[in-house]
Amino acid sequence: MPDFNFRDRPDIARLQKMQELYPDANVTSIQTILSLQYTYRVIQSRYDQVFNQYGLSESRFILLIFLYHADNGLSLSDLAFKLGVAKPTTSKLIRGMTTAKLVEKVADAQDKRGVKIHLTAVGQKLLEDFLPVNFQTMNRFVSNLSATEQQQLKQLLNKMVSPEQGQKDGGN
Amino acid sequence: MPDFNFRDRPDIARLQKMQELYPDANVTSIQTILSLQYTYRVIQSRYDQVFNQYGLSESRFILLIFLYHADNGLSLSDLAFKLGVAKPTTSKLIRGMTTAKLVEKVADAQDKRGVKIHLTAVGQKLLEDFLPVNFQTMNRFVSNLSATEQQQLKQLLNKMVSPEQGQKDGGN
DNA sequence: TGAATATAGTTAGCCGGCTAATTAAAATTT
DNA sequence: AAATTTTAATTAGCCGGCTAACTATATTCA
Repeated sequence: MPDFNFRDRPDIARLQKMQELYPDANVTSIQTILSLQYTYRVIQSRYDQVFNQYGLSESRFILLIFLYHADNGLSLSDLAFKLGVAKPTTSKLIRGMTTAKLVEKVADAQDKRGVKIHLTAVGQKLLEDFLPVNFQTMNRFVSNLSATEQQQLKQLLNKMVSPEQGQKDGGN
Repeated sequence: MPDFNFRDRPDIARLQKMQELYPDANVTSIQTILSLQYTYRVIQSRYDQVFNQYGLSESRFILLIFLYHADNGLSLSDLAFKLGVAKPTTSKLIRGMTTAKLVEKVADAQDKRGVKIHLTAVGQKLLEDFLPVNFQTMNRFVSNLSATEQQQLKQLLNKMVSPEQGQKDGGN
């Protein structure tokens, strides 16, 4: 069970050789981005395997959480917004979860265009069973790092995409 | 042009509240993983936008690099292995790139089952035009971090998934 | 040699992301 | 009130990932 498939992906050695030809090529930048990609993809691949064992995916899991905290169900549009994905993506996601009996669609009485998505008992049970596994999985993923290292990592990751220092101007 | 769609994704506050119910929930672990996901996804989304402007994707780009360094073309199986993806995925990738005139398929004289994929002049030109952009883009992505911070980040990311300290045993 | 097995590539069908186009209903505007 | 515009959701079709199943050809083994 290979952890991840990368065999020759962006290939540091090859790109390093290009540095001579391309003055903007910066080995440190490249290695940083490649490490970000590699580590994320390894972790995400492991995470997906865990989801898979429960008939879940990350999107399904998050959607279940949203529904769990919504007493009267949520519309497809609400869910699309909360998930941060397009409505057609959400439509397909709900279709699959409906087939899997995790959620159900109910016609919206107020708005004949709309539907309300509700958690089924099966979906609720699955979420409740999965949550402890989820947290244990998170702990496992960071088990190579001390608490201090986790803090450092988190801060560096956040700094990397913080708008403060700006893509253009550096207006801090 | 919103940088990324996250609106309510895994939702730190909500998960923190669950900590009381779930003894394994560890805020530091969760935040570390969420930061990894968030930062990767923001960066990848920006990267994809750059690729898009050139009619490329990350997979297409990497495939072009592989072909650029192969004098006699590469088989679909070779490319699938190097990319670390399944053959059907590679088959579809090549189909799209063939339509886009970036590569071409040539029947393999030695093996009637096989094909050799070759770079077209268009594909080679596009790669050569894109490479400087790629390196500038990498530099832009890490521009919030000093060289030292990049080193730290890279080391922490690598440590996070290093097998040394083990998923099970910690055999270091 | 002939049968069995392995390999190369494609297709079909699923997940999950997207945009564009469509339909139906609601909300606005005139 | 009627016409227009917006909104909710779906479908179609693309990208890119997967597995399973299939065809055709090579290879290996008996």
